[in-house]
Amino acid sequence: MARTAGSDGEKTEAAIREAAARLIARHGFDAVTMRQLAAEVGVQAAALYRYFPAKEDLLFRLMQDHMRDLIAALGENLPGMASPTERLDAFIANHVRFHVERRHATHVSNMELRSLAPEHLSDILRLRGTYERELRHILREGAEDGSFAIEDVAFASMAIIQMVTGVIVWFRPDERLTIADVTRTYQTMTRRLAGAAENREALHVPERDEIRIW
Amino acid sequence: MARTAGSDGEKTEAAIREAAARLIARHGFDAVTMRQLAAEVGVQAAALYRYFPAKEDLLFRLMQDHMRDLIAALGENLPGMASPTERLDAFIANHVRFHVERRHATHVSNMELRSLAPEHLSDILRLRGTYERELRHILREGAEDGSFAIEDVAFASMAIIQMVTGVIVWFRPDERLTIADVTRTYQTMTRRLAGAAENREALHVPERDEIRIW
DNA sequence: GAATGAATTGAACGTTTGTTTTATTAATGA
DNA sequence: TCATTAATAAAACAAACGTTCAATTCATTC
Repeated sequence: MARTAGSDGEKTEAAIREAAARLIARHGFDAVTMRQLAAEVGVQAAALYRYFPAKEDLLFRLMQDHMRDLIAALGENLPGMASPTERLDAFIANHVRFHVERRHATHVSNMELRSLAPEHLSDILRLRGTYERELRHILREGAEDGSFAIEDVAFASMAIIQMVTGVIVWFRPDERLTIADVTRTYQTMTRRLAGAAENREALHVPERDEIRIW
Repeated sequence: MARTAGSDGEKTEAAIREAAARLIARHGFDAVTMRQLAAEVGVQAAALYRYFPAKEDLLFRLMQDHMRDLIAALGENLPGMASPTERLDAFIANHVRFHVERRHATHVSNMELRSLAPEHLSDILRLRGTYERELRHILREGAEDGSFAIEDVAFASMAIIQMVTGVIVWFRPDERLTIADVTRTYQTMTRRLAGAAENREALHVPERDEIRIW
């Protein structure tokens, strides 16, 4: 047999990308076979090679697009002329929203670096560096103008990114907890962690009734 | 051929475990082959089956031992009669030290859950739950007695664990930064994040010269 | 409505995989 | 010293892997 009715290259490629992100996030890159991926899309394994020259290349392009989109989203959402504290809040908000909305791709980008070919790996690491540099820039400015109390900017940057990226591990939006809720809490935690000035003067201490325990 | 000179079951098993943790941490469980692992140990692949009935079982036993040791270490290092803040510090110190000292096994336990058989997975998740419950217990007590300012104990617990576990991603002990340095900084961050009482009164704001930027 | 190109199939390729079996040697204990 | 057992090697297994290729059909254009 051959070409099936209604087939369309663009749709197929998009379906491959979506299914690949989902399957790789769940099972890991090595554990996902080309036949399994093809079955999920509804084609034969050979059809995948019309869109991606090799399995590893598919992974690379998933990650590359994801990192580029993440950086682009930050560029749109990070106000240039705001205070370090406001910019930190904006960074966290962008990070949380992007990671929750694109959970599968984020998982892949975070977990499958080791499956990349060396030249592809350096490409992704460069993009990641660009992103993290933005956070360090905010923290450094805040440390210098007294907005934050940070001894080691690179260390704090690592800690913050690790903490907030963790949102994809446990959070699923539902009626009990929205993205806005989660964002607000991470912003509070991040400000505290950075020793933000406002927290030094008046830190909100909740009443007993406000303490929520799952 | 057959048994080689100087061969010893206990040594071989220990060598398998060590090599497996290292290789799986680096390449991922699926990517590591039994032949590769055997070559690393210096035996034939068939010899591995004298110690572990299957590849997946090897992974499970690595994780199980690791989680049990982690919980045991916490039990030894967590003072029962101290304040929530002191207990939180002790939790962080134990977590950092254990994770840095056993980086490979930690990586495996954090990354390879999906490669476990369902019945093994639930076993590991149960152990992980036991460990995390200790942190939630500390946070809840601190929130109730006013030591901490935490609205959502489970959320804060997640954030803290994600943040501190991240130490294995970037940190290698060297002359510039010791385990003690890293532990101290994570303790400070965690206290701030939890809104610990001492930080509310007098938060150390470093002078310009103290600000270190890599 | 025939010609052309895009999209896909089905079968096959050579490797590699986890695992099993059988045979053989080193260490151990009486 | 001799039997026993622990530890390993070597070879083989079927299954599954990523990938290639020729054949075939749908969609489009003239």
